[in-house]
Amino acid sequence: MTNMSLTNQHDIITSKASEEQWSHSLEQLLARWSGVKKVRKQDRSRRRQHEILRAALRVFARDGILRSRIGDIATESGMPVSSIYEYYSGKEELAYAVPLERYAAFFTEYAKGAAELITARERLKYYLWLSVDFARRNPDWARTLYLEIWPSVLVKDTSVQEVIDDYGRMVIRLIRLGETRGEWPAVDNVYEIAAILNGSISQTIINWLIYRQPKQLMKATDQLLNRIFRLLDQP
Amino acid sequence: MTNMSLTNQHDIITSKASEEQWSHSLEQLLARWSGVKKVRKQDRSRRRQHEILRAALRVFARDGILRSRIGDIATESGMPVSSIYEYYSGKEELAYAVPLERYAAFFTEYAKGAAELITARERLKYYLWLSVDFARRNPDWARTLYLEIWPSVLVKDTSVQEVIDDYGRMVIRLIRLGETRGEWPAVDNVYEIAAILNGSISQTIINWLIYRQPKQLMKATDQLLNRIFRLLDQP
Amino acid sequence: MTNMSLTNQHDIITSKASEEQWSHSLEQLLARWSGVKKVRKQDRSRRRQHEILRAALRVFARDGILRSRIGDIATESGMPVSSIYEYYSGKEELAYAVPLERYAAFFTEYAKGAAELITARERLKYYLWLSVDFARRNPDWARTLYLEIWPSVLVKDTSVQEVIDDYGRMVIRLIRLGETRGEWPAVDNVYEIAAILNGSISQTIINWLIYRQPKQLMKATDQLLNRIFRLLDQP
Amino acid sequence: MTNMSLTNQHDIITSKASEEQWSHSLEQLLARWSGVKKVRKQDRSRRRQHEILRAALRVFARDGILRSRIGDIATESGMPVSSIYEYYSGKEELAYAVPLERYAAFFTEYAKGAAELITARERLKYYLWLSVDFARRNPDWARTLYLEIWPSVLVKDTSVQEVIDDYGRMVIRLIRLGETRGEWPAVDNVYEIAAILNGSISQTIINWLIYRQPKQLMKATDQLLNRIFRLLDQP
DNA sequence: TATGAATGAGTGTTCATTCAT
DNA sequence: TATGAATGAACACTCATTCAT
Repeated sequence: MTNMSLTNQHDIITSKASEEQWSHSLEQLLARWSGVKKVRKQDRSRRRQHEILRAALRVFARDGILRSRIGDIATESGMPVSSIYEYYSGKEELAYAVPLERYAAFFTEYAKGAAELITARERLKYYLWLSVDFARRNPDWARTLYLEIWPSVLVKDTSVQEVIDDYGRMVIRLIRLGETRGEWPAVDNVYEIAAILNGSISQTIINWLIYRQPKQLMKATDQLLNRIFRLLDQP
Repeated sequence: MTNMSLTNQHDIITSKASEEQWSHSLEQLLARWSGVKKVRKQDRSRRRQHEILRAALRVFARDGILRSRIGDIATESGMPVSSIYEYYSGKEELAYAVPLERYAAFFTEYAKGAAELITARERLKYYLWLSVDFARRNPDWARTLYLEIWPSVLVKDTSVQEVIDDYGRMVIRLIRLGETRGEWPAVDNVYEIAAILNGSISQTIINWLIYRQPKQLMKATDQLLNRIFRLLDQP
Repeated sequence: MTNMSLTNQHDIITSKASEEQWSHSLEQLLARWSGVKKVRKQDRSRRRQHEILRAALRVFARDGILRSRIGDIATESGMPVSSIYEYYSGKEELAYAVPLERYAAFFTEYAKGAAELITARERLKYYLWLSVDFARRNPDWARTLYLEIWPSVLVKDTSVQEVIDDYGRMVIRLIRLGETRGEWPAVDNVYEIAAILNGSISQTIINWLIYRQPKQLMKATDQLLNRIFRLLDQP
Repeated sequence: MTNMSLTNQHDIITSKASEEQWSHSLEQLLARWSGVKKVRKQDRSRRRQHEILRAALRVFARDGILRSRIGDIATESGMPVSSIYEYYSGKEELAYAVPLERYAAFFTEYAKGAAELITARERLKYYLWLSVDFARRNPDWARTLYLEIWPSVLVKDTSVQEVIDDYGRMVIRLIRLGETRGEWPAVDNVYEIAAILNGSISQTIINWLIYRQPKQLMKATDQLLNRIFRLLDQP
């Protein structure tokens, strides 16, 4: 990165501090959202719980959360309705458990992939790129998240809202990190930039989910990221 | 517009042609979506129908479409449930009628405001700007549209999907118009640019709807538009 | 009729008496059921009323009386629902008016055709034969009558029940007339014979309505009548 | 049977064959219509299902199928409405289940009673006699069957239509059996005879259901059968 | 723990009939 | 008389959740 060379001593120290801050916040994220699943003692139980989650995801993606019936999830998971209640207190908890579990997986995957990345630019790019790639690899989850949960009033004041907010805050944090590290000039309105980044990425995912366009999703994502990152370099 | 001076004679002719094409497509849009309401003979009926739509919008925004009950819409509009069925064949038709009616209003307003605009840049900017402003002035409608209908699988293969597609196509058309008129360089991937424009605008609206941020929505919109329009000027 | 020659003077006198009695009862029948239609003053009104009846008959035959909606009858007759109520007080009256009107037509036709018949055998045969032929020529009415009204508990204690009873009594009366006139031996159980005659005829009509069998309905009816009339000649 | 003595060796062989054929078809009938009820695992469930059927039958007979409300059947059976839906998918299935169950009972009873009967005459007589006796002993069912279901267009293309057709075919088959066995002369038109037999029996049942005439139903039935069976002996 | 069965509360929709112009 | 519009009273059906074995 050319503008990296411009960072002075002070910046590097600051950078170290904010580097640690970032690592810390990522760890917090993982800690916070990994333990959401109640751990079942018996092995069979764990498998069944997982099966319910998978089934719920499929049904949610197909019918939408509100239209989905517990009965359908039961059928899909091949167990009786009342068994669902052994694991989840009701439809609502199930509706929350699904995105949380996947978000945890996303953060875990990101933490692993970002471990060897150094610059904020790389990390941010990877964050947004992984968002698309993760959606591509988990289309059921993406449908439910992007077309139902994420924009919905349904999740107001729930842990789902929190995890989504946490997701968003990471973008803000990475923009700030880049600023601090001098990777790009001071950003006058970080929320505006974040809106552009998130909005473009979401729009791309949604277009793909609805119209299966662009065909080469990840290639298009690379190009998109290149284009919108230019905005960061402009004052 | 300074770069207008660069257009040569040939471009002007082409421009005229595509200008007409654009006018034509806007008129088509209006024609298509203005007449969706069944025209009632009696005067009181028209008022009642309008009242139902207003009530439905309020209830949808408050509870979400699927949670909403016809009974609540009836109460909200101060008439018996069965009267709702006099005007709409059911909840589904009502759920479609609401966005269609507002979209028609949006297109009408845009046509009026865009009448005196000349450049594609102005027209496109105004289109996106009006999208935000319209959402701001019709927050109930915007809630329902942006947080429920627009991203939802629910409306697949309905006239609502069509009107949304029509809305999106206009952005594409205006980008192309600017190209033709030589207002900006050839765009290699018009869908990518459209995704950025639409995504940023949607994201801004959604943020405002959920968090009421930014406080100065329209001012922020101006800035946002300025920033993302830079992308058009870059090859 | 050969066995006519066996009738002695006394029988002839009796015969004359019962002949008159029969004529009288047929006239009564006509008088009773012809005037059921309220006579409308204006010409257009009469036409509309007739149109409603026709429409109702079609709809009843298609959907069954209970399933039929006033709205469908209105549509079928090409006039608004509320206009139906100008002529009939409701669905029930309409459901009664339809069979009554057609029964009146049946009796009128029978009276005309039976006028030149002399023997009870001929009259009875013609009565039953006309029942089938009338059903064949008015299949909508027959459907409604034989497959809905006639066997139904719906019409208990209504004028429809009365006209059906009147129809049945005529068979009894004609059997008795034949006895009195010495056309066949004394019938020990007239209701049993009536049940056989009516039952066979009804069954034939119902089979034809449901399965369109036999193809040559009236030819089969002639044969059927020949066969069951043999039972009358046996003591 | 005296005319049995007339049958020669060839006839006896044929007779044996058609005898077996008849037994076979009766068994098929039983097999086909006995297993229509879903078998419930728990014991209490079976009792409840039976209770629902009883209640439905009573309500149908009282109000007619279309007028009957699920709520009334629930009340009559002493359980909540939703429990009805545990056993039957809706009013329609219930309306079908009722006649099917009773028809199965009829066939079972007939098979038992006919086991020791040898001649076709006896078997046919018993078939028709049992039809009346069964109606007499199950008047609620008979009301629903003879006055609603049997003649109705409602059941077109359903399993109910099939069971009714099966019922009718047995009469045809027995007439043919008697022919084959030489118990009566060749019947030129078996459908005509069947129409007379079935029609007379139905008419008798209907008269009894509506007017409670004749008072001595089974005695009258014996006489009726004697009379109409004469027709079989005539060429 | 597992599950077949039970159920109450809810809700969309229909339709005959009446009303007002 | 004609009719567009209004409406109350039903009613079938659903489904999340609980219970009993």
